[in-house]
Amino acid sequence: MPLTPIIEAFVLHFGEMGSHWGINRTVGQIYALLYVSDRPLPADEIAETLGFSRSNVSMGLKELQSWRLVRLQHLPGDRREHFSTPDDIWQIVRTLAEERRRREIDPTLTVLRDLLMEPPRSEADRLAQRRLAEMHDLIELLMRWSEDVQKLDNKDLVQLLRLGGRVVALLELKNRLPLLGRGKAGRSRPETTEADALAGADANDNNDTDRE
Amino acid sequence: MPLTPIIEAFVLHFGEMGSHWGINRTVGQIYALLYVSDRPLPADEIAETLGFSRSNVSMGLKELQSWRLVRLQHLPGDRREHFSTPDDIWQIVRTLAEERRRREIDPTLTVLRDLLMEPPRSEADRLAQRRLAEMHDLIELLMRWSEDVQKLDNKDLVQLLRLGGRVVALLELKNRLPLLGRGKAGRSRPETTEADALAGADANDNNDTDRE
DNA sequence: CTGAACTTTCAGAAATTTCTGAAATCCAAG
DNA sequence: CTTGGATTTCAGAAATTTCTGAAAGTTCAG
Repeated sequence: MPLTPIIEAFVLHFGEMGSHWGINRTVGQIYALLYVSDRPLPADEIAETLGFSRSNVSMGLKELQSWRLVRLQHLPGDRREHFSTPDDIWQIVRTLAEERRRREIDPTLTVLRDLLMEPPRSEADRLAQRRLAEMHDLIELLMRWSEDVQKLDNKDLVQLLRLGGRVVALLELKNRLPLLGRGKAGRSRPETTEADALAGADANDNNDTDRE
Repeated sequence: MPLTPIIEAFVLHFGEMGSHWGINRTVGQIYALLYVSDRPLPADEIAETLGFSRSNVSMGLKELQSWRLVRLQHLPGDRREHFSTPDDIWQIVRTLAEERRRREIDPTLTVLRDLLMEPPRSEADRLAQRRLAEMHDLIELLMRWSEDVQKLDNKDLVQLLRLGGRVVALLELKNRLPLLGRGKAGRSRPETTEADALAGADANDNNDTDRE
């Protein structure tokens, strides 16, 4: 892997980015290199290209494997292990989202639930628990959504994203057509009622409501 | 701020979480404390409660202010500055998303664009640029979407999230009703055609297509 | 002005994280 | 088995990040 100026710049930036997101520089650079490489690379070639020690690369690859972000494969006539990233970039995003959920979000939800089960010992506790409940519900909602959307195929996903905020128009349309409700029991606006708690009583346009 | 067991557990967990997301433990803990506090807190009280030096808290608050995540206010009869988080948790999410975009995503897009302008000097460059373009387009699509969705009011946002993957049903409905196209020129399926590039030619159900 | 109350800055200490080379381990071909 | 290339492990070194106390800066009531 010759490391042209273009590739080098990308690798360096990606490594830097990684460190802002809780991923160490080395791991970020390794991933970036694999991402733009035209073929699977063996560890020693990565080490040489990026100027890291062989053992450091081994650690990095182990980390990436534990995130299921790289795939290991053997090439015929070469005993070394070669590493590559998926071709489909959406697959990469899906994997990343899944792993972050599994490793960080789920344990957080568990902690929040545990703390919400605890009997409050003071007024401060009672208020704190109300805040924790808000956070719990928000995270759970976002995660359910992302799990769900993640299952869409690429085409639907892209179409949905391209639609952006105009999706509300569809929501309104749906709300105006009771027949299109959630199928089973023909309630006319099934989500809205349940949504109110989290949305807050005063759900005005993009309100900057702060305490004060 | 007495720091009950419940609040302490939350603060500690949040600090830990922070360090997985590129935020330092101290800053995470400070934010967590402010988040569950029933009133704005002055810096020295935060320092005492969490057991940090006053100067460390000062740094942390400065950081949080630069992210626009805390609000400074003066209470009558007290010269000290008091800090608090917004009441509306969705507002917190919006701010966080905005700042991350501004600080990390936008510069990344700029780097990617710059590298895409560069004339390729080899076949490796050409392939790398193809990959960079994919990443650029994906990030841009996600960011446009999030900017857009961020403008929705809380109620619409929650409704949208609750809908989850069932939103495809709406998409299909829309695609079947040409009249509902993007308003101006009545093209029947305006997004789909443009979406194809990023979605990949073979947009099958949740395909695990990897190289190999 | 002055000085008390509060806040920020910053150089170095402390803690944490990352990185390395050497040694141990693994594993397939012979 | 044994051999040798390939990989992993791990203890300590190096680098980075975080944290602190002391000093400087700011603000405002009197």
